[in-house]
Amino acid sequence: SMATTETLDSGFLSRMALNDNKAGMEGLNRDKINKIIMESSKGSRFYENELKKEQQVNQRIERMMLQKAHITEQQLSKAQAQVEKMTSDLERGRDLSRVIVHVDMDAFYAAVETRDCPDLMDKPMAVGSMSMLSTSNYHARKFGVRAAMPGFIAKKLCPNLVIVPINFDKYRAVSAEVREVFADYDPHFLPMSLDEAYLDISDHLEQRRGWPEALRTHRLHTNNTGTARVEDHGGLQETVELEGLSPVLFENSPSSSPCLQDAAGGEVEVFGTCAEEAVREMRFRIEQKTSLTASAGIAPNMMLAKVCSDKNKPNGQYRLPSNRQAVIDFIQDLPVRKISGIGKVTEKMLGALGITSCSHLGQEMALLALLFSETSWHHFLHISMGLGSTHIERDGERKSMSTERTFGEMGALEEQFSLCRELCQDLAQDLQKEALKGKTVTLKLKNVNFEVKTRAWTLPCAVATTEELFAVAKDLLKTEIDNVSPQPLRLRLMGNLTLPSPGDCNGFETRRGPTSSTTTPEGTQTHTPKNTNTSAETDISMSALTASDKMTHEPSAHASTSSCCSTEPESGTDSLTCPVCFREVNTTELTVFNRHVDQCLSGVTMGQNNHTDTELERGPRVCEEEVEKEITGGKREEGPKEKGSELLSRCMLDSTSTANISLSTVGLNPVCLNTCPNGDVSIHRANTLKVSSQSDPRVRVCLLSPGGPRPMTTPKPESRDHRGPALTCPVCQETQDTNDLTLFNRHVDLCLNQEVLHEDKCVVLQEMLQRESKFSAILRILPCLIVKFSNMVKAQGPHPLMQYHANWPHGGRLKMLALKGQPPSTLCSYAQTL
DNA sequence: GGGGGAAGGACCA
DNA sequence: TTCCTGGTCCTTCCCCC
Repeated sequence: SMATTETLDSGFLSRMALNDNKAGMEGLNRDKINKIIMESSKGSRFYENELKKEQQVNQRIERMMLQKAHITEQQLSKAQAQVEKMTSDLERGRDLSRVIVHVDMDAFYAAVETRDCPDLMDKPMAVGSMSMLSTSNYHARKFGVRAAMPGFIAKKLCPNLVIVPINFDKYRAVSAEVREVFADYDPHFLPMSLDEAYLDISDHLEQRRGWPEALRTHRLHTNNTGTARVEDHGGLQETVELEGLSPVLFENSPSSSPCLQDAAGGEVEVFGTCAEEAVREMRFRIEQKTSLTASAGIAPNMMLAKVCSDKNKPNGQYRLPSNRQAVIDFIQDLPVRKISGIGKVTEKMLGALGITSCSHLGQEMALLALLFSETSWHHFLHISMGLGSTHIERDGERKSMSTERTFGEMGALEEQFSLCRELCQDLAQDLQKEALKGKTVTLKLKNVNFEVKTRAWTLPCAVATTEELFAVAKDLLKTEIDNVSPQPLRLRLMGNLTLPSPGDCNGFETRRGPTSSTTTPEGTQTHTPKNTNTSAETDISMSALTASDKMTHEPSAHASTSSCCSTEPESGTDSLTCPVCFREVNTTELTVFNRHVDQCLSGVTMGQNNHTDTELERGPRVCEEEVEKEITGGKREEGPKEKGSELLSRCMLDSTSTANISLSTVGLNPVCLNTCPNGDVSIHRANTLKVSSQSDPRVRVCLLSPGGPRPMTTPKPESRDHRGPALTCPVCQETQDTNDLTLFNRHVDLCLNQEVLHEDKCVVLQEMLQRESKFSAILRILPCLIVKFSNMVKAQGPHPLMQYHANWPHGGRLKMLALKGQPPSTLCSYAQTL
């Protein structure tokens, strides 16, 4: 009955147009409202981004239509048979025995604010800010003002709109009161948000049938003001009747039964025993308790109950009888958009196939089975048959936890890093509140053009502290910054997320455990100062991270991780080899050793900008000085000789990197060079690092890769121009006479394959590994290890060494070896413990 | 082909 | 001047086995 957006203006954005499928938004002047929305948005970065997204949806639809055109009769009838089989299976399992209720508070946040400030009652108002509204009252909805609309646009639609700032604590408190009522009808109710819940009242109804009237009688309290409310079970409490001041926001639903007088002269209401009466009673009690109204839907499953609760909104309820025909009839003319889970994109895709109602959905199921994924069409089939969950599952394990913030444009590096750290801290606090840890750290960035990026890193162990999170997040952030440099990253949002990931540690885990740390009553983490589990590995890795980051190293920060991924402490060694300078530090005292590593690392100065030649020289010198102080009688290590350095010379550096310390290998992460005494490092042919090992057999160069793999980027035309037409192969070092990336990549692939398959290279490495058991050396000199090698290394020990792939700046990928789950910056410290 | 990780999106309140 | 936040689930791609 309503005009679809496509029939309006041709250049119209369906994603931006008013969404009037919410209650209280019928019969509005859509065209006029949409015109105002468009005028306020046009030309903004947000609008441009929406335009882009809409084009992507259109392309998706085009692809789908193309696919549809190629479907044969045969395919269709085969799919039809499949659909029919599935339909009859589902029909057999149809369960109409449960009574599911979906309760939804009416304009919740707005209603709470109105209750507490009755002056707002007859004014159009919304809760939120100038940049975003959370909800609006029904008066404001008449102007087209609705949730998820920015306040400044709402103000244009309705200049008299009152915007009340959001007050979560208050809504949480009210929500708790409402939930107390829910619990009386279903102790296992499922809250979906502060204002919404599903209940299974089947058991309650069973009992209720035998209840005497007294248990179904509830006193009617009249509030004297909006704020002074009376407890539901207040007993003999006297209430003053002041009819005119009642803050009731919505008229009672028509089904209200007349009030009776009880013995004490107060008004009471008696409720029946059927489902509708029970739900009416529940809504009555919610209103008595909070002065807020709720709407409800009663149906045989959750999907239908949700649709029903919207039917008589606000302050109403709807019951769909528990018989198959009623369900089928109900679903027939229902617009697909009404179903929870079908949003604007799915609606548009289905619309392109001529499907707008649920009956269409059923008719076209064979087609949908061919065009959509299995999960998608199964979902559609359930909807078209009116099926949904019949039992409410509570307490599902939490899957992730995140925190994000939007701010004015931010381009300064220090600001970005400190915000990142702040977010890590907030997240760590939230994690602590629930005593949880996570294995995957995700950084979310939104730039000023509203483009969203997420970058994730999965660790072998679950982590939870600020330092642990930041160690990973800052790596991810740095990689992004480097990726757009020399332009700054212009951000408008940053977020931080931890996710579980299936594995040994079982992802998101609680911290409480027999061996792990404990949580004090105050909620602060405590650790045994010297956990016996703390292996050299964990200590070293943390010291590397913190030192490189110039952060203070709290010994407790990672003690808990060792319970998960600890390895046996190395036995029989009375010295440890520094992963940075390659010298043996003649101590088993980890504190001493870590101090040495820290100093070595700070000498290296990881990836900082604006380092000069002199700093390049100073770094190692500092290192050496410290070494002299630390080590007494430490013997020098024999490193790999010519063969190793030959391989090293194959590392290619990014010509765009200007700093001498922070060079980058092509397709890899920024690499720091650490020259040990007498090293000869020179930049060879614009972007190739050349190391000569003639003067000294010791290993002299250490490549540290502080970032995660480079993210996928679309080739930037300007940077290609900088590069010039010639591309140099990182493997054979020969300049290729092509600017065509496909051709060039093919060449590199060929080169790499030859490299991989070249037998004596394998043998050399294998020998080195066996003879010297110096994985560290290999890791450093070969940031681009290849499949065959990584497999070989993997097979050697318990450590999850693996190959991973880094992106070539202009597309394509390079293969690289690292420890599974570790950012490359931790490479050297882990390598040490091998 | 299936499984798993990473990135991106759809969708929800 | 100003278009959120915090969650879940799904899809797509790529790799490994």
